[in-house]
Amino acid sequence: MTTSITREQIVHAADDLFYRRGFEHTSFTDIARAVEISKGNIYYHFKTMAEVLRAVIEARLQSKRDMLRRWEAEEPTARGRIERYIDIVTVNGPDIERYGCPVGTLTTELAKLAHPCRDEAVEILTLFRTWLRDQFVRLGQADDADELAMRVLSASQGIATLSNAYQDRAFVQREVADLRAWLRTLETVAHE
Amino acid sequence: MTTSITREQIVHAADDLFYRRGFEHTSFTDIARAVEISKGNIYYHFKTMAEVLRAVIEARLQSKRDMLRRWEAEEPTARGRIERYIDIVTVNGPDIERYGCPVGTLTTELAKLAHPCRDEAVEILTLFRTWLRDQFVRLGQADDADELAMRVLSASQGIATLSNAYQDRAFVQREVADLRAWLRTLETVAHE
DNA sequence: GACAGTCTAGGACGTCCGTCCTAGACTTCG
DNA sequence: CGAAGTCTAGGACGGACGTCCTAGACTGTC
Repeated sequence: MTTSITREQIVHAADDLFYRRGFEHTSFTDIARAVEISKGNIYYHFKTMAEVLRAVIEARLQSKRDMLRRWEAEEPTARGRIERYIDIVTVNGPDIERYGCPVGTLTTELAKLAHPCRDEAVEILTLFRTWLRDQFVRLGQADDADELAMRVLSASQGIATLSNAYQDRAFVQREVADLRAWLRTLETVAHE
Repeated sequence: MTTSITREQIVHAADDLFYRRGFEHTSFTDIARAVEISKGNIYYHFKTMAEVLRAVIEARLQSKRDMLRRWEAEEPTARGRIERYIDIVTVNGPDIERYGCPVGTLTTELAKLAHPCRDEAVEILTLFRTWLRDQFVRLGQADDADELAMRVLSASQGIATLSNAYQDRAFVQREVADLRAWLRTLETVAHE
């Protein structure tokens, strides 16, 4: 794996533009301008736009894996870790209000385009899904772990979509609080 | 308001294409081919692509208003009406699996594009929001009506997003059942 | 200093886009 | 019949796109 600085800058700029403006609305020229290099330079590192996208997805996967590992180091309890995930919508609130969830919006866009990289984009969602599932197992919910993980994913996606539509912080706060309360309810039941 | 047949066909085809392929991925040529007319013909009815989009949003608003009115005629109870909304994700299951929620995906896409019509697209969501709010008021939940409406909207958007990502019918069924159960809980509380 | 390998700039290419123009066909009605 | 208004086809236009090519600058090694 090459670790050219230019290559990394391209991926970083593309990542940002795909998120803020959407994959389809981002051109080679846009990326070149963001990195302040020539279009031909990008072509040296990536033969096609799909290759750039693949590299961006790979980078996102890696960054999310690192984040989850960090959370596991910082949060001793499974509940604390799940709460970390739930809190994303408030921690990244301003970005989500403007551009939506980076994971959800990309997979939705690629689905409509029937893009070859669609499944790779879904992998990012699956990364969170399996991680959340593990946490629920540790919470003593082995039987329903995947169902509960999907519930959390689903709730987050819904909150992100409406946050993006209405920019209503009170709504996000309320939903996050309710999700946390629901999580505590689960734990109580498990201890019985 | 003109009611030209050609105009209506253009709006209908554009509506379909915007949903299935996305607004940005749909060109004048695509629409012309779908209706089997010339590109210049479209221009006679709509001066710009934004005008087509505006007409599509207007048509969707009208069609949703009609749908809600139909529901009110068919369902005598507020709970039945809300359940009708919740059931959308199963009734339109196949489409949502492939293309996502028509309302959510459009508003998200227009938000990224910072498109002038973004607010008009959000209006469709608001139509459901206020309608749901009214139903919750009738359910005896006047104090929390808007919060509950947002909860239902949020849940639906989340389910639609994950249904689109994983094409998992069992997940959708389960979430719908849980939402219905939650709704009954609300009613019981209200009657106490 | 010569050379090979790596990286970069700049622009050519064919294609498709949104928009706009023009010429003509069709309808309506005096 | 003929004139006015409505609708349609087809293509011109300037620009932006993804892709690709070429020439040269840079770096390290002998």
